[in-house]
Amino acid sequence: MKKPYGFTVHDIARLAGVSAMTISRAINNPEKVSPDTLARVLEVIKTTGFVPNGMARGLRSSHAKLVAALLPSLMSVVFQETVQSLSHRLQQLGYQLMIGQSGYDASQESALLDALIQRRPDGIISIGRIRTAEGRQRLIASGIPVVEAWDLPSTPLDMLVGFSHEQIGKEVAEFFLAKGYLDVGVISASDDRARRREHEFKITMETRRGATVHVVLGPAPSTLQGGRTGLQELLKSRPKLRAVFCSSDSIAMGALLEASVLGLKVPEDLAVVGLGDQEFAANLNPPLTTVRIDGTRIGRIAAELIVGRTEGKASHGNIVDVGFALIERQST
Amino acid sequence: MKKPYGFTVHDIARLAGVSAMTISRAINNPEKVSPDTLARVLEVIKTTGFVPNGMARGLRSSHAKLVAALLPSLMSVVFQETVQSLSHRLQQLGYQLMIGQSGYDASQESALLDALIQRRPDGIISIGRIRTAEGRQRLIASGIPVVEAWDLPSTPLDMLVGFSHEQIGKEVAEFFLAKGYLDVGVISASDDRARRREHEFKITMETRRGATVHVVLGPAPSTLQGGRTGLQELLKSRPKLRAVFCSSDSIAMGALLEASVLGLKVPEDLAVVGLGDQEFAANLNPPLTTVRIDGTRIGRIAAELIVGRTEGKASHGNIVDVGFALIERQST
DNA sequence: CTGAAAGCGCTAACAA
DNA sequence: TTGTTAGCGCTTTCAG
Repeated sequence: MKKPYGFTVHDIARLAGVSAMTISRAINNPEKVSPDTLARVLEVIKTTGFVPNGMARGLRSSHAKLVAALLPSLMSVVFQETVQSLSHRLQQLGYQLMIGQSGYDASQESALLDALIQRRPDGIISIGRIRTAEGRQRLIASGIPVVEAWDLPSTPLDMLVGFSHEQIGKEVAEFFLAKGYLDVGVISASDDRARRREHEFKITMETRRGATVHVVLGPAPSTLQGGRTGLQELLKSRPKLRAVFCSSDSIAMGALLEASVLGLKVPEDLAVVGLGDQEFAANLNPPLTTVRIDGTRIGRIAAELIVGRTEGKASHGNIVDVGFALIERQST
Repeated sequence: MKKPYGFTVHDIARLAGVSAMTISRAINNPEKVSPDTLARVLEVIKTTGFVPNGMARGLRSSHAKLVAALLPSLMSVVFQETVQSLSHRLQQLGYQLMIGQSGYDASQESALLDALIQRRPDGIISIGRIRTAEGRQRLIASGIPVVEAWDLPSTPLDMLVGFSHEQIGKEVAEFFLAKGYLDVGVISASDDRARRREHEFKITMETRRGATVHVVLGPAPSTLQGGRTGLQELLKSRPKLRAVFCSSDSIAMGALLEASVLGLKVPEDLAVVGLGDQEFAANLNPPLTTVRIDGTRIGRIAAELIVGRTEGKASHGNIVDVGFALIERQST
């Protein structure tokens, strides 16, 4: 085929009796075209159904109007809100979102990064840190603006929107201590961020004499089933367990369910804390005490950071700590 | 800047002492390059960190290695598995996934479609039907291969991978009838596919004298909260309600929870059926009877249909009915 | 096996 | 306000 993609600006130009440049202007800077030429051009565009070729546009103008997101997996409910809001905000701003899932194979992280970089996106949003040094190196070398989201590393690659996992661990521990819960457990997915929350949680708990922390690890992404078996395991070694900090609301829901099956009263016999404040958290029985993360805000800000950088009108700083909030409900 | 994107094939060519064409060959057809030239070129590529420009490649070769997915929302757990598997399979095949969320505004569906078409993807996967006739028209006109997923319309645009929502409604109704449940309800999200299941369910139930079906609608995407309030409403008008068919597992979980709060025994007092067979369904208490949809398979096949079409080696037919399975557990 | 020329479709830069 | 020229970075095509 000569024209694999239907109409080009030249076809439209011919049909409208103007030059190709005028078509480009009519689309991108309509105010620079006289009203009647504009009307004529738009008419032709409409009748032909012409849609300009974004690859050619991107190639010429070094502006792909495309943003890439790199995330562990589309399966985790915790990131869902962030990705949805990211995609939504980008669409509003006239950008498209491209997805890369890194969860399967850390060794292929760098190949995945290359696949994304190849597209010359206007920005790359990494949910969670890039794990390999090689990958981080590659990202920096590409010169593409980067936003790291869902974390607050001390040496960011570039821009950042997240919160401190260590701080969460600390605050939940302090909350347990204030309640007088000393024999406590953690059911944690074995991902890096959950481990860091758990670590700080443990350290803080153990400042108090007599406090003991037992930890069980499940696979990521976390599941309801993980919460059920996690609680069983925990109770096996600590039958007097008084409270449990779960690394996600799904796990917490599983723990709640298992407690009910075992005849344990929540919070009288066992207190449960989740993480995420997903929709269902407030609607469980009892309503779940959890750490609220504003994923919607993270996604929105990540989008705005990238677009702000690309279009040269930055509105936020480069580092945004969105914080978190411990929401106390009836499960503690 | 003269070179907004770092190295080009020409830079690499100069450094390796060959022509640009040889760089292109080394990357895309390494077998057509002599072993030692290849080694030299790969060495230079490695030390420079060169990543070819995918926009230029796509422009020249009319082969973007990019697939677009159009879906109502990234928020619904029901599509999560499909999207994750779609993205995963595409990555394996060397393609990237681009996301478009249509859920917010049906009136902007056609603008969103244009944004996707602009990128000249190798295919567009629509989860759920394109709602507007204009949108459907635009898609066809673009000439881009289309896969409609999660449904089985009688007049597909092009390729198809899904299952019959009507058939599901029918089978669940027959299941209820066989169990002798006659006073039954439906808690349904108000999206088109759920409505069609509910419609067929109602028709089939009402072939039996004395069977009554009450329907309550909640917003999409469906939530646990929707299941709780849905069951409350249903019981208000039908206190003797014997069974309920929920349009998602999340809603079913809410119904289960509400039943437990109200002191209703499941399945003795009330039977509950969900849809989706999400991970948690089998782990609820009691384990949930539900309609299993193999989202992973749908995603994988959708990816393969598009890539097969683009690369000219079709492996499936154009229409794939993946079916569904009513999984009976202890909630009925 | 390797290279030179040409052009994919668009827009920046300049000119009229 | 509109048009002309050139070239973004790559790969197709044809020639060696």
